Amino acid sequence: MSDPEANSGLRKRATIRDVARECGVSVTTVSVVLNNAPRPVREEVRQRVIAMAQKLDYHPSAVARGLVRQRTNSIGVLLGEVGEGVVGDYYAAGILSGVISRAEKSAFDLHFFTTRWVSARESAARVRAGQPDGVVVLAPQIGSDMPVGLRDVGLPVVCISTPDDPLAPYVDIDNALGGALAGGHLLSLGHRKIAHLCAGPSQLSVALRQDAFLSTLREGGVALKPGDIVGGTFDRDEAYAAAWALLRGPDRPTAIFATNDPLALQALHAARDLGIRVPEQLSIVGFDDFPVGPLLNPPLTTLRQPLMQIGEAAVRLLLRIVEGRTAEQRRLIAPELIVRGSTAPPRGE
Amino acid sequence: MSDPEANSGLRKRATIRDVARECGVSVTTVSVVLNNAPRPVREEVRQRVIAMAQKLDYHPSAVARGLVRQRTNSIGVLLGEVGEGVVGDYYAAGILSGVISRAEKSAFDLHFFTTRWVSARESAARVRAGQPDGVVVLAPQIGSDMPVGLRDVGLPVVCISTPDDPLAPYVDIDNALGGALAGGHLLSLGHRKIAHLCAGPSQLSVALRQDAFLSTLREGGVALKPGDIVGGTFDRDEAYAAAWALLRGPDRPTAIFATNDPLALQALHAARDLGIRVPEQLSIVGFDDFPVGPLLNPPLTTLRQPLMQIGEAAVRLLLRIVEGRTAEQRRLIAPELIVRGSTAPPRGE
DNA sequence: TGCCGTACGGCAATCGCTTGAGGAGAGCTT
DNA sequence: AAGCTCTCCTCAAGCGATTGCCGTACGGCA
Repeated sequence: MSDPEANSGLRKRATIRDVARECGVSVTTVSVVLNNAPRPVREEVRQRVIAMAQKLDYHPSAVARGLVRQRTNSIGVLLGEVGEGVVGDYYAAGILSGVISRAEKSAFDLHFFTTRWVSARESAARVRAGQPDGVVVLAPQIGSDMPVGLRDVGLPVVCISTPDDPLAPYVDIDNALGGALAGGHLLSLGHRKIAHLCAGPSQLSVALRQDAFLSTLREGGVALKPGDIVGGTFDRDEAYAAAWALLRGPDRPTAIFATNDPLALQALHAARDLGIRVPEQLSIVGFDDFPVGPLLNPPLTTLRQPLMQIGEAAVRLLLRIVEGRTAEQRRLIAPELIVRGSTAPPRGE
Repeated sequence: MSDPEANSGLRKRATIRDVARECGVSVTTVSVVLNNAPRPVREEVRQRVIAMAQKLDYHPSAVARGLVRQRTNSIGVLLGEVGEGVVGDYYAAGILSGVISRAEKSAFDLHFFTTRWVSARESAARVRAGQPDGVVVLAPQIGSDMPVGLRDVGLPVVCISTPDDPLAPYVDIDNALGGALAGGHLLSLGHRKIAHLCAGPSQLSVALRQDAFLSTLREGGVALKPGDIVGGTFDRDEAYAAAWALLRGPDRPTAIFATNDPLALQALHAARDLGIRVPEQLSIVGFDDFPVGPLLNPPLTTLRQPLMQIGEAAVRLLLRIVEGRTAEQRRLIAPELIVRGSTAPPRGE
């Protein structure tokens, strides 16, 4: 309260000049000390500077430093999908959580770009103008020019989920393995009439899951007809409707593999509404292992996707690229089959 | 590809100087044109500058501009709770989603601070060094010095959820109303033996819900004993254990109000494991209306909390404060009672 | 013809920091 | 005693924008 400017309500930020003046040294010296630059500084001076910086609550302006260093110590985050509320789903939230956690370890902040992506030329330049040191793109859609666009302006990019750009480094769950595990599980239980409730065609990851699932079944002697593959949407209501129609139709399957847990939930829901007992009359396999899975009735069999870990891996990879250490360019993380109550051998009735 | 520097892999970013040179005008003019500054510029020149800026993909460096303007057009986001994976929960994700959506509308980016909060003095200065124009604090704990600390360094702050700092502007669901609605609902169904499964004492919002709930019951002639209030944790397993013990104990309640949906889910889970039928033998009310609620068996009666809307309101309030327009300092959003299958009149057995 | 106002645009300072280059002593050689 | 090498600092030039201030040129008015 002895501060003459205290009445302004906000203490004015101390600058490096203030520290220098109070210490009777040049700003250079302050900068050198505070950055631990490899230059000789008398120990006594060093201590004085540090003490004064602390006393004045001095922290170098990230903006000014960013300008001269051309490095902001922040990583950009872009949402690949458009539409509102996208981060509100559990998938994005889980990933983001991992991203944050890993970024913290390297003292990087996150720069969340909110402006909608319009085109590679326009938007990429705009992102570059924000000067993040690297960018994480969350679940780019098939055909998206985000990865290429960003790379073209010189920004290190890592995608989370599999992009269709073959050059883009990425981290994702091993979708193929997941699909195969799901297929294998159902086959081993003895199912032969199997259906697939799939999400939209906009994500390559979804397609990979499906392909592996189908080919595993095929190897097991089970071939799906086109009508056995339903959905094709991320929308809840549409998915419900698709599941409902599937289960009401002739030739009802004894098992359904859903692209992700939310869809599996809709299948479960539809089954319940139709009076079809799970798992006695219908087995359901999800993908994600969202926290509600075990609490459902019956608890959901699913493929666990360690979201935190994926987010962390993405940042780790990105930072390695930023620092110029060439690294492996993609990272697939193995899903784990979690068998719970929603799957069982089919019962001939 | 005619660019001589194309081989470097990354086109060098064009600066305002490049645009100026190519146009044969001064940087001042370019700046004036691109910022639509109130200064006369010949129309022909204006067009030439704009065209050239477009041709060169020029976007002014946000960093440089931030330095001179002392305004970054970004809003900071801080997590009030510590611990990993905090953003991974549905609550935070939903809020964040609203924050993003609203920030986009005003062309603000989000600056997500990852560094852990250690103390008002140290951390607030650090945040201020990042130079966000304002800060949103997500769910500060009781006793947290985040709101005060940030305010003390002159940063506009808005809390999401109710802070205990009486001066901090905030946006939250109307917890008291929610608690009252829950109490009223159970009373009106005829319940007299009621329990409360509450979350940790770290959040004021939780306490407010509880207080209103209890006083509503009291006014209805129902007084809870200390043993009827269990939990006191956000932890899943502990909550499950608490619910389990409560339901196994003598004098089992006919209804439970849980602080939030995740806890309600645990109660549901415990009831199921104990063979207690919901809602015949036990009614359960949650708080949040997470998307799984309607899919549970039975679907969960709960109080809807419009997360997106809360996040949006927070940003709107913050921006108004940033712009100096004094505004209302707090905003309570009314929850909505969603009656579903998990509540019913008690059945005397 | 002389003066002034207006339209147009450039100069240069500045934001807060980093960093290459250089300068002043002190101590050691020869 | 001159020359050299260290050690420890300071100078000053940027980084890429914005913006107050000023200089021209031109047209109108008395």
